[in-house]
Amino acid sequence: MQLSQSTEYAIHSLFYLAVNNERQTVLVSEIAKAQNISESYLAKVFQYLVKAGLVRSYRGAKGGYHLAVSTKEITLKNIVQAIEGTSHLFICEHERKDCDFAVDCLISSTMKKAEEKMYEILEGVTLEDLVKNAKELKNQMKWLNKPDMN
Amino acid sequence: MQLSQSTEYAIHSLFYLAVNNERQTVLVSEIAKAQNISESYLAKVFQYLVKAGLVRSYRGAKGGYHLAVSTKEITLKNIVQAIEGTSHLFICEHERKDCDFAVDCLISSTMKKAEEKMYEILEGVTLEDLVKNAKELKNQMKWLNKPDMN
DNA sequence: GTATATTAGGACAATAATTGTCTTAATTAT
DNA sequence: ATAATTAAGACAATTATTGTCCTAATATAC
Repeated sequence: MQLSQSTEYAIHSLFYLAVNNERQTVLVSEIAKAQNISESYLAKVFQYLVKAGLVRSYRGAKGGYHLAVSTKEITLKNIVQAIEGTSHLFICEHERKDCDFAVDCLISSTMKKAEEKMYEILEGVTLEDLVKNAKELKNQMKWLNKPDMN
Repeated sequence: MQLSQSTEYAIHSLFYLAVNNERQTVLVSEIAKAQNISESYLAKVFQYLVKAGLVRSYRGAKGGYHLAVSTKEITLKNIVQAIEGTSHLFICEHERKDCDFAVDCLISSTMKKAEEKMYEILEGVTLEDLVKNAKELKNQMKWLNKPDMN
C-alpha cells in the first residue's frame, strides 16, 4: 500500500506553486523542469489538481497555473485525495453481500478509524507549513555552513 | 491508495482460523469455500502468511493450517503487513537524489507520522478481539430477532 | 484577425502490479 | 505404496499506473 508517484509530483508541484505564489502564473514546463520529470505527464497530474479545486488554470499566452486558494487552505490530505481519490482504504467484498456482521463489523470499523487517523495527520499540514519549514531549513543550513562557526 | 483484495482474503482467513482454533488443522479448500473464492489463489495468500510467521502449515494427509501463535498475538497490522509488505506509504524519489531538505523534510516526516498513526490503530485490534466481537454480534442479533421482544 | 502560447481532453501505448491457474515436488498419514 | 495436502515456481489474464501525442479551446499580443 503506497502512494503513487503522481502524488509525489503533485505535492512537489503545489509546493513549487506555493513558493512562487506571488507570481501571476507558472508554466507546467517550468515546474516539470524543476523536478526533472516529463512535462506531458505532469500536465495530466495538473488536470486532477484543477478538478479538485486546488489550482486554477489560465490558458493562452501568459497562461499557466496558480493556487486556487491560499497556502493555508491546502493540506496534504487535499493533495493526496486529489490524486488518489477518496475511496476507502479497505472495501470489504463480503460486506456488500451476505455478511452477518456487516452492520457493526470490527474489521471495517477499525480500518475506517485507521484511515481517519492517517488523514487527521495529513490534514494538519498545509502548504504554508511546508514553505515555512523549507525556509527554516535553508537558513539552518546556511548557518551550519558558516566557516567561522567551526 | 487501497488495500488489495488479497489482504481482505488474508484477514477473513485468519479470522476463520481463529474461530476454528481448537481444531488441529484446517484445509485451504475449506477456507476458500467459506469465502466463496478461488482455492488456488488463496493457497498463494497462505504462503505469505506462513512466511510472515502468522500461520503454520502441515503437509500431507490430515495436513492444513493452524495459527502459529495465539489469537491475542496476531493484530490487523501483522496481517496487513504480511500481505502488503512493510515499505513506507510515501517514498520520495527526490529525497534519494539532490534534495536540500532531505534531512528534515516536513513532507516526509508528516507522511511517516500519518503511517504510524494508521498502524497504531491496526495494532490495537487482535484476532481475539475480532472473534469476541463476532460472538457478541451474533448474540445481539439473536436477541433482536426474538419475536416476543417486539 | 492572425499568429503565438498555453492548458484541456481524449486516445493510445508501455510498463508494472495484482489476480488467477496450473504443474511438479515435497511431505505426511494410513 | 497410496492418497492427501502444502510449497514453489512458471505462467497467463486483468487492471492500474505511467507516459506520450494529437487536436481543440482559449487567451494574449501585434
